[in-house]
Amino acid sequence: MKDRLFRQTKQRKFILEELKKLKTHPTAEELFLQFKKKMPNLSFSTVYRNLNFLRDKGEILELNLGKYSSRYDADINQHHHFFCLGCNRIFDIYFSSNDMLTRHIEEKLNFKVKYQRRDFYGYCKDCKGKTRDKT
Amino acid sequence: MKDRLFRQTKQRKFILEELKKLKTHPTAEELFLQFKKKMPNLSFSTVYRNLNFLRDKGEILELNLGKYSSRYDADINQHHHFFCLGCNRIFDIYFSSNDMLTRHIEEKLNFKVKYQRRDFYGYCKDCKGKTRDKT
DNA sequence: TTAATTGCAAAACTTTTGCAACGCT
DNA sequence: AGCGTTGCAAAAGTTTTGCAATTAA
Repeated sequence: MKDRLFRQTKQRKFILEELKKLKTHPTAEELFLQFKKKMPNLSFSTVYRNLNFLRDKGEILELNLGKYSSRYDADINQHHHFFCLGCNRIFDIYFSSNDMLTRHIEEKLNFKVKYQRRDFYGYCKDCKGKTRDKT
Repeated sequence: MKDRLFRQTKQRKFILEELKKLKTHPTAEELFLQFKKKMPNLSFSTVYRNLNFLRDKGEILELNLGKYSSRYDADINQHHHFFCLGCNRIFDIYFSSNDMLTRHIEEKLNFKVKYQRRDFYGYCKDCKGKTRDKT
């Protein structure tokens, strides 16, 4: 297997820097539209290719929540997400992990857990009162 | 808001019954191909429409793991999933929930958790030895 | 009878890819 | 110079939709 050289292009650098500024977990399209303002001839495929590249290198996270567009997060500290069904915002959930279940999977089932995702869906503080959904 | 009548068609009944027999978390396409053997003029859109219908009614789960095809699960008992990065199989993980984190989100953040997903990715017992990935 | 549902085909939407030109190293 | 990367357009893959015909209630 041959060593591959990776180049630091201005597009790649720009994409990572801008994503790091955002706490909103944007889609590729949202990023593209926003980036285009500062870098007018940036193309959609370059955005996708770099998001995939950065995800593969572990520099960003790709969150595929729904069937449609993935969302991206440049915060790679271990954390979970809360999706508000009311306003569609995504909240970061930081946690201290004392994790029985992971231990169970590794020790009892003899699997190896490489990573995990835990997604919560519900109503945030702001939306809780506004919904008719009282279940 | 008007009451809507839902009909029990033979396609809908068939789709739910067949999915219940499967423990393999198939995609819509896999289901369609398999169903077509027993119901030759079933159409792809009927499969999709009924999977969406059953999901909205809470009778099945739609698991959207990757960017691509959703997978479906007729086991609606609360459980998690383990995705084997080696063989791509999906294992059901049943758990007893004594859940600090959910409680934290509901009590400290004052959010309402409606449902949650926890997905594990790693190597199952069979694949653990075969991979070069020793991290 | 009538409105929900089906089957078919086309459309919609997200993401990837082929290719020539460009630009890091 | 060499080859990774870009921009553009076209393609690929998944899911939804419009519509006339069918069928459950």
